[in-house]
Amino acid sequence: MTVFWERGYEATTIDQLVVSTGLGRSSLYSTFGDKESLFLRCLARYEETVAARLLEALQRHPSDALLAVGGMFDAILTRLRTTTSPSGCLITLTAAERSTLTPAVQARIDDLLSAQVRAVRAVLTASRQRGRAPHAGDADSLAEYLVGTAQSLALLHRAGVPVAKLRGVAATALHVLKPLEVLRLS
Amino acid sequence: MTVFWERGYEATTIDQLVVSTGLGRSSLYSTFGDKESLFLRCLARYEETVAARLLEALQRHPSDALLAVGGMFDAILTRLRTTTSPSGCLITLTAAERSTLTPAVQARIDDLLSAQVRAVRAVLTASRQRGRAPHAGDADSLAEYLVGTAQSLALLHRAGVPVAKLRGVAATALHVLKPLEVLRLS
DNA sequence: TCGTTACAAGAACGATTGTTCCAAGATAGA
DNA sequence: TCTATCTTGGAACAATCGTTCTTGTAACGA
Repeated sequence: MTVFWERGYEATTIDQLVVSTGLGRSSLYSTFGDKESLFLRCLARYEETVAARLLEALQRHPSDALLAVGGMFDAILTRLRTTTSPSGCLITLTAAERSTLTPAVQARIDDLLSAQVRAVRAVLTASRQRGRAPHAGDADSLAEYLVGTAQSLALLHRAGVPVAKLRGVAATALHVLKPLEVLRLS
Repeated sequence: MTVFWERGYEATTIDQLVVSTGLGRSSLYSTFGDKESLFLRCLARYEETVAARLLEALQRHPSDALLAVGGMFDAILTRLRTTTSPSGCLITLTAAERSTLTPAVQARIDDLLSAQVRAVRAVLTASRQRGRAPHAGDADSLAEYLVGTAQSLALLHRAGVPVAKLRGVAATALHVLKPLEVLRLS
């Protein structure tokens, strides 16, 4: 998963997977099937571990969209700061090479992305129902905007922008979620 | 350039370039050199044509950051709507595969990205000096945020989000540039 | 018409791709 | 200890990668 995450699907060779797993070629194939099947299992693992942590942080404040999404952005930034995992986001990276992917992988990526949007939108509508948030725009656009911002954080990081600067980017993006009273005071 | 734009650098083969250009293999090599040199020339052409149009739209309203960036987002969306060019953005797409690129190409992509950030920041500071904009945050974070948003527009489009929805995303992102008086009225 | 130059097309190269095969070794239960 | 099952490492496969070479042909000045 780390190798795919670092280099992308196309650029990852079986040899690199053999070296990094320490397995033999035939063991890799007999255990995980071909490259595509292995990649799909890596996507599943990424969803269960990395993406799940983000969703967790998001749903920690179900009543306040600003706190929830802010927590998710924080989780993203702390992960980007660790040097143990590759930079960027596996889902975003794979979405960028969408046109060269198998239809099965394309569909999987679409699912992962739309699941993120759905989760963010759920938090937005829940927060709106509990009174607070007078944030502008419909929940759909807002959710896609926030997921897009998360993707751009990962992409900018991959392009070399340091995490310290990304913190400012995330804070700027969150302004659209702030109630007007708070904005007037700042 | 279109083939690289559609499939990315790694996934593009010489054969596809031969077919799409209508040239022979040896003609390609004698005229443009190897794959990397050809790609660098494609990046230059992309900068002169596609990216230049965006910068043009950006600098059309030097005194009003909201109008300027809004115009740039509009230019991005109208380009994404055309089916003659591939989806997404060549620079963003290449930045995603950064880790597998030659140092020379990496440096070129870094240049292109930082040039975008610099252009946006210049508009922001100019607009701020002329009175208007009380937008929050420092100009650096704001510029990186806006360029990141532009990238996420291209990326979301590549992931299948229709342009109609992206219009809402862009409008949402622009909220951070609106003066507080306008926000209070909306 | 000639000799030179420039350029096209396609064959061919070694290297690398994803995948399979095969033989040797480890493991487990009885 | 014996046998059956599983797993391993590495050779080998066809296909494809980026690149180069050779050959034929068109263009051009004298």
